[in-house]
Amino acid sequence: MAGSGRVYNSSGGASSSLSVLLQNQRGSEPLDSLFLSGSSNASSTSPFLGSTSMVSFEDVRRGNGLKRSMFHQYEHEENCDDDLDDYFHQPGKKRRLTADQVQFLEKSFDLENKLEPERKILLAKDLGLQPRQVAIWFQNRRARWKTKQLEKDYDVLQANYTSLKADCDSLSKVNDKLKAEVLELSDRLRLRDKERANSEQSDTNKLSQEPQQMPNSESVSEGEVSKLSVVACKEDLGSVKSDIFDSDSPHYTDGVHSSLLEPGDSSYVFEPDQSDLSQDEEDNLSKSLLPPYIFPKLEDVDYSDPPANSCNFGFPVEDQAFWSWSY
DNA sequence: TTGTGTTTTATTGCCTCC
DNA sequence: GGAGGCAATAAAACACAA
Repeated sequence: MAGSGRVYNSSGGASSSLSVLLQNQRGSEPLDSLFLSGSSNASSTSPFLGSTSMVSFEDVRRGNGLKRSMFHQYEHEENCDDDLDDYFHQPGKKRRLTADQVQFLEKSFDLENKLEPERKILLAKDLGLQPRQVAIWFQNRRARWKTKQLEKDYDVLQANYTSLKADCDSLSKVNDKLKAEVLELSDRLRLRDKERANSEQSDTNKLSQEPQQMPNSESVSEGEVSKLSVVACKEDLGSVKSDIFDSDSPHYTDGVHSSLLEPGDSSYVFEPDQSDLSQDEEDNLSKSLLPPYIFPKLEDVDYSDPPANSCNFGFPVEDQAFWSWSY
């Protein structure tokens, strides 16, 4: 029986014979008989020669009087490649590998997709192929593997992109909603500014017209005015503090921050009518709570010159010490 | 049967490594 | 400089619908 040489086993070594392996797979059928079965179309039934091999194994045997299998032929001489070249190298013709050959090559490829020279020779001998054919098969197989790998990577990337895009769209909607809210609040602030300015103007006019009616008005120092303003301001801020700025208050998280985080919530929108914030407090609230990227138009509002009775008393609006007051 | 698209085998040219 | 790998490509083999 031919094919008594070494062969790769499943662990990649050269410890078992491919012919023995195939005999086991085919019920101990001798390989020679497989090559010879069907004399009219021997090549089509050969386990290791393609159905359209340019030279059938029977042709090989008839032409050279060989009584040995391809494996045996390989075992006998080192320069057998030259003879095989004579048989197989016919320009313009290609032979397809048999299913068995491909299966064996696939298994070998699964073990190691690179082909070291020794393994190439052994595989070539065991499969009855030229070493170059084995090398070419591995090369093409690596190319196919790479293509598939790229397709897999592409699928993964596309899935990630789809997921990220959904997140982005969702965040974009939230952002748009917040922007609209900021614009609305800005408009309200502007309106309140005007109303207060008008009110102050009328108060000033009243005072200038009836100075004698103010009891002890001359004795009120600037400091006392400031104190009065602070009291008024504290009263103004009282509700604001408890509703918004007291971080211990549940309203802080439930009413403001959580609403920013949960735009779908019914409490999401600010209630402008219940706001008792003074101008500066609202300014600072706007500037400190709202990130710049959703508050692009604040520069359009003139906050640099707050009303005289505002509670910052000349402190810069940005002065965070303003918020450190104890109420 | 034939035209056409796909798969497989093989070649070529370039590049890298030893 | 030779060997081997890879990308691009050619071409044979194959599958399949019309």
